[in-house]
Amino acid sequence: MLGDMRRPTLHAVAARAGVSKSSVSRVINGEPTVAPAIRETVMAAVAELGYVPNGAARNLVTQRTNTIAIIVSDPPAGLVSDDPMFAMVVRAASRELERAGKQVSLVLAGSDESRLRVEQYLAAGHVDGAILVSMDGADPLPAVLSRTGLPIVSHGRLATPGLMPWVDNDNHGGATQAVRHLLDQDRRRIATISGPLDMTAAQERLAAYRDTLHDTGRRSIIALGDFTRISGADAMRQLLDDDPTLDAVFAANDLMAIGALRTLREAGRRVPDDVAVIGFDDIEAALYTAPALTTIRSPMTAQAVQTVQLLLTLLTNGAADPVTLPTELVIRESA
Amino acid sequence: MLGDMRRPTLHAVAARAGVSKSSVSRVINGEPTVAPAIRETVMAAVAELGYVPNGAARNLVTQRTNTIAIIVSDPPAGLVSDDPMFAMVVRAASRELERAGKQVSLVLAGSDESRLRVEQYLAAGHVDGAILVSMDGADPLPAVLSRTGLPIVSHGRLATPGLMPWVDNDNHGGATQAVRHLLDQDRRRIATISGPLDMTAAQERLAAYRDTLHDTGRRSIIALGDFTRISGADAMRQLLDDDPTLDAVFAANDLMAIGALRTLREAGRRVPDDVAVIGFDDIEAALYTAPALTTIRSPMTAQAVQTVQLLLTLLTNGAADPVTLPTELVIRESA
DNA sequence: GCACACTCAGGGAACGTTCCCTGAGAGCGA
DNA sequence: TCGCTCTCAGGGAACGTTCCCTGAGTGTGC
Repeated sequence: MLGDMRRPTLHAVAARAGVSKSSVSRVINGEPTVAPAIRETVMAAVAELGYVPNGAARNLVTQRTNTIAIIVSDPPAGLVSDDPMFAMVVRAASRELERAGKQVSLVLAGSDESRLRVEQYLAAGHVDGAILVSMDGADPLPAVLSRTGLPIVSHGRLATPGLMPWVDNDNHGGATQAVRHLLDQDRRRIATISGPLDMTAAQERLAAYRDTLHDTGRRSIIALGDFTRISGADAMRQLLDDDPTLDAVFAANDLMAIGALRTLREAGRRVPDDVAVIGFDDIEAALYTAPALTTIRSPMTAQAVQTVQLLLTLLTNGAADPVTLPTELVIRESA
Repeated sequence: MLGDMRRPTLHAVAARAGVSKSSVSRVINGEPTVAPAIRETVMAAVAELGYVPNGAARNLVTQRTNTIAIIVSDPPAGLVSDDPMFAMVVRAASRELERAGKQVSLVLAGSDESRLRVEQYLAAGHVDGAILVSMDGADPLPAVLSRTGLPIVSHGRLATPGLMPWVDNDNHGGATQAVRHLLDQDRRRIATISGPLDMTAAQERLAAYRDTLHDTGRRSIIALGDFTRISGADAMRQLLDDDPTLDAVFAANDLMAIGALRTLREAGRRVPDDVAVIGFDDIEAALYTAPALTTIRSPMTAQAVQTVQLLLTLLTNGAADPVTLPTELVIRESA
C-alpha cells in the first residue's frame, strides 16, 4: 500500500491528462471556456488520481478562505455548561453557513490571553468574516475585532452601538408581554430574576419589567441571576426571603425559571396557584417542567439563520442593517 | 484612514527593520539563533506595522494547519435540537484544543451530499486531524474518513471496530448499575426506553438491561426512542399501554427520562411511588426535574477532554489506545 | 481572399511564508 | 599570522494553486 504517498497535485493531474495546469484549474473551477474533450480527459485523470485541490495554496492565491468564524464568549475556566442557547445557535448557524458553502471555524473567546489569539487569528486571514455570539457589554473583543476591518456581525445587540450590524429579538417587547400577562391575572406582587446586567438582553428585559410595573404604580422586586439554572434557584430563594408575599415571578430566561421552579417546590409553594412563573426563550425544556412553563418564545433558530444571512449580505454588499425579530407569548401551566 | 490597506508582509517588516526575510521569520518563530540586536529591531518593526503572519502561506509551506476538525453528525433537516451533549462535548473539546494551541473547525455531517464535502474537506489538507462525535453505526463516514490516512479519533465507540481509537464511557457497566438499583428496590416489572439501535451506546445500554434482567428470570419490556425528550415521552406512553402494571423504567438517557416523567405525570402515576424512573448521563437538567432524577453519571466533560488528548497522542506518536471511562450511580428522588 | 474578431489552451508570475544552503565574520588554538 | 571551527545573516527555491496574458487556430463578414 502506498496510502501515505503525497497527495497528487494539479501538476500531476495535468501530466496525466496531457494538458496544462491552467486547463486542469479551469475544469476544477467549472469555468465554461474549456472544450468538452479536454474537460472529459481532465475529469478522468482527477478521478483516477483521487485529486483534491490543496486548500492552503488556494487560500493563499485567492486571498479568501471560504471560512467563517463563530466566536463564542466562553464562561470562566472550569465551567462547562450545557447551555441550550449554545447548541441551538452554533448548530443552526453552522448548518446555514454550510448551506452557503462556507466552512465554520469555532472560536471560544475566554481568558484575556485567548482574546489576543482571537485577534491574531482573524488578522492572519484564516477567515473571511466572523459572527460574534452573545458578547457581554464589558467585553472589549467586539471593538478590537471590528478594527480589523473584517466583515463581522453580532448575534445579539452589543452594548456599544455602531460597531457592527446585529440580529436580536425584541427583548423589550417580549418582557413587556410577559409582565402584562402576569398583570392580567391580577398578580399583586410581581418579582423578576434578571440576567447578568452586562448583557444587553438582560438589561432590556429588566428595563421592560420595570417600565411596565411602573406604569401600574407597583414597585419592582429584583434579584440578580446569570442566566443559569442554579442562579435562578438561588435568586428565587432570595426573593422569597425579601418578600414572602410575592405571587408572581418573571425570570429573564427559561433556565433561571426552571431553577426558580425547583426552589418554589422546595419551599412548598404551588405553581401557579401561589406563585405564577413565566420565563423567556421557550427552550425545549420549558415543555417538560412540572408544571409546564409559560414563557416568551424568542425565535432562536431564526435568529441564528438571520445572523448568517446578515453576514453573507455584508460580505457581498459591504453593508447590512440590524434586524429585530418579534417574540410571542406562549401560555402553558405555570402562569 | 488607510485601514483597508493590504496587511504588511514579512517582506515589509524586513525592509522596515533593515534585515532579511529569513531573520524576520526566525524572530517570529522564536528561533534561538538570532542576535539580540536584530531580534529587537524586528520586534519593533512588527509592532509598528502590526504584522501578523499570513496563515495560508504558512500552512502551504509547512504542510500543517494547526487545525483540528470536530465532526458532528447532524440530525435530519429542519430539526435543530438543544442537545446538551452537543454543547458539553463541543465546548469542552474546543477548550481543550485551544489549550493545546489548535484551532477548531466545526463540521456538521448531515445529508449524504454533505458527507462528500466532509471527505473533500479533510483531503484538501485543511486540518491536521479530526474528532468524530457520536457517529451512528450505519454511518459510512468513519470508514471513508479513516481511509484518508489522517489522524482521527472517535468520541464514542464505533460500530465497526478497529477503524480508529476512541474514548467511551462504560455503557454496559452503567446500565447494569441502573437496573440493579431498581432490582434492589424490589421493583417487579422493569421496562426500558432504548436509544436508537444504530448507536453503540444505545446497544450496550440495552444489552446490559437485558442481561441483568435475564439473570433474575424477568422478561424485558422494551420501547424504542431516539435520545430526545419527545421520543421518551412517546415511548413511555407506549410502555404504559403495553404493560399498565410496570413499576420501573430505565431510560437510556436523561433526556428520554425527562420525557417519560412528563408522560407519567399526565397519566397520573406518582414517581417514584408508582413507577421508579432512572436515567443515564446525569445532565444538569436531571437536578431540576420534579422529582429530581436518579441517574448514571457519565463523565461527559472528561470524555471530551480525553478524546482530545487521545488525538494529540495519535498526532505525535502515530498510535493511541482506546479508553473506557467509569460511570457512577447518582441517587436522587425518582428511583 | 484577406482582415478581423473570437474561442480557448498554455506559460509563467504571483500569493507569503519556511527552510535549506551558502558564506561572511568572529573567535581561538597552534 | 594562518587556518579552522562556529555562529548567525541573507539569498532563493519551494509549497500548490489562480489568473493574467500571449498566441494559435478557427470562423465570419466584406
